[in-house]
Amino acid sequence: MLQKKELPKLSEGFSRIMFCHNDAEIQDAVKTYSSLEPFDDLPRGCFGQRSHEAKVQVGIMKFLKKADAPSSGRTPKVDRVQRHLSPQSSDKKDQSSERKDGGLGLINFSEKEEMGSKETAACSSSNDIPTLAFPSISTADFQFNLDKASDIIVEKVEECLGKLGNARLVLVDLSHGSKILSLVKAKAEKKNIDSSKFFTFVGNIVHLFTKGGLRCSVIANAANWRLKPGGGGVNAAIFNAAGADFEAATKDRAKSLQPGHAVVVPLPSTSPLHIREGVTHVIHVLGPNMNPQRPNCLGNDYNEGCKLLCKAYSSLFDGFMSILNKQENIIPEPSKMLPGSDCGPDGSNQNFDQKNKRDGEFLSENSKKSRSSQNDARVEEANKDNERTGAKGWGSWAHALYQIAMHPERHKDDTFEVSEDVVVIKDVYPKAQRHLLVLARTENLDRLSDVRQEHLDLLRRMHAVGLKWAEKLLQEDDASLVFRLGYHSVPSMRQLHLHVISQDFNSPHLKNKKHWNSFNTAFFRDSVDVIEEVSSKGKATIKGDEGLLSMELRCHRCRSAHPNIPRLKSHITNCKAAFPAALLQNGRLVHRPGEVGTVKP
DNA sequence: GTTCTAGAAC
DNA sequence: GTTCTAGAAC
Repeated sequence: MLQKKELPKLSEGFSRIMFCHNDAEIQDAVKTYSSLEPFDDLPRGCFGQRSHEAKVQVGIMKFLKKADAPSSGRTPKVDRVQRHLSPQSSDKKDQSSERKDGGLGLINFSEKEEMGSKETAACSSSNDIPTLAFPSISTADFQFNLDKASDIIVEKVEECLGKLGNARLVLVDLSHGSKILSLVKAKAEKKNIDSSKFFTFVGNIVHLFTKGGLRCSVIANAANWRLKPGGGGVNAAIFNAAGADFEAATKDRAKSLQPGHAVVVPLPSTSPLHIREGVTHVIHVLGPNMNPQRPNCLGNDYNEGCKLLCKAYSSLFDGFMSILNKQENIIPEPSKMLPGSDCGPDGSNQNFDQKNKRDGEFLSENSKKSRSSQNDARVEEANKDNERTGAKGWGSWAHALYQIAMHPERHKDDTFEVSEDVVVIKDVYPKAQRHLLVLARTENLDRLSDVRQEHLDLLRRMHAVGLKWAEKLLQEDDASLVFRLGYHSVPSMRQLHLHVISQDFNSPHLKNKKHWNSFNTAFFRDSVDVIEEVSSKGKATIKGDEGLLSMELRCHRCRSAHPNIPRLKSHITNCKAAFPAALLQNGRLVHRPGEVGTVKP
């Protein structure tokens, strides 16, 4: 058996390397590939046939046991092979024996798993053969039963191999005595699975090429559901090795992952894993969790667990095949997915983007089919509504205001005022003591970015109605209130609506940063400014950058910063500072004389 | 738009 | 330990 030795970097001249593990294999290989000769320009131990003409070349790599560091009592067979093949290589042996192992790292090939015929290298490496290296899913931290898992791996691999063409699958485990590898190996052998298409390999999945000589264009990551770095094992190793660009690329593809699902992430060319290891894609895959100490534990429900693990491998292999078919760009561009979608001029549409990110997961065909029919029906209904009204890209929940605006008679209890062009309602989830909405009743006018010069009269009318109600509330309700009238740059609900909101922001419904910032950053467009902009430029300025909604929390009066919503809310109940000058101009604030502009006692 | 909840932050 | 955030799901 070979001993732990460094593995030299492979020459471009090799497209196939054979690792031999015992005398019989070496003899077989030498017999089969009689023209083999040592390569002068490769580290000692590399033998093979030059690839000037032949498409497939074969080499025998042997790595010498360091003369001064025997780690087992067994004779290093490589000496005999080298003698057998060329005396020249014997001479080189001494030089390389002096070489240190550091730098390239160690891999114990004596424990490399291999399967199938000896003629076909269990671990052949080629830059040409697309290879997916994957760890065993769910069997480490998620404590999935190894016997059941190995059955599933072999079953799913067998299913996939038929569709793979010349591509290969490699099950990788770091541990030399890996039980899952030996189980899978045994079961795959029993099923006569072609060992040139599927084999197991002991090594670090982020160093397969540089330390193992195994070129894998795609590697799978046993991800966590948040698709975040950290944790341990394969996930931490891959995120560490792939660098920040990969983290960003992942975030770009999907925000999270459900058990049984996978998502393909092309590895940025800047990623060290791409440059060093030649990995072009990482497929994140999440399996079922049987560990009670981890989220979403299935208890001992192996019915569900096995289903999910099957689904996970199907999704993973489907993802790999989509790469092979050059269909890895499974998340369509919004414009391609929904031609004519009416995104604002800034191109932003949070609902749409979010939906796309959710749908960006790579689902196996089966799991796509198994989506609940109830959910399908809801989505279908929303799609119909979108189609019917020409309003595409809105979530299924985003049509409520549209329904009220178009059919106020069906919502009599909720409406304050109905006229030909507007409807006034109370916001169902008011973010302040008084919070009304003035809805436009115009069709195909869903948001501020739809507004043009032709809507100026409507905008003025909406403003006048909003102002009327603010004044009414000041007069009849609470004279100390201060109102602000305006639009969200990118609304969450369709149908243009003007917010009339008191500036106390004293409401249990104001719960998060997005709520606060949507009314207290440039995301909120004052009605007076919108009218002025549409009048002068033909359209309103949209400040829909995501950044605005996640900005630090600042008091809208004194501009002090606060670490979280509870602290901010506690502050604003007491802050009596004058409003910032910008708000005091152009009638942006509506109030009784003397209520704003000065610091109160 | 809200609700739910894992896990980060404290 | 509790509080709070942020992302998915609806």
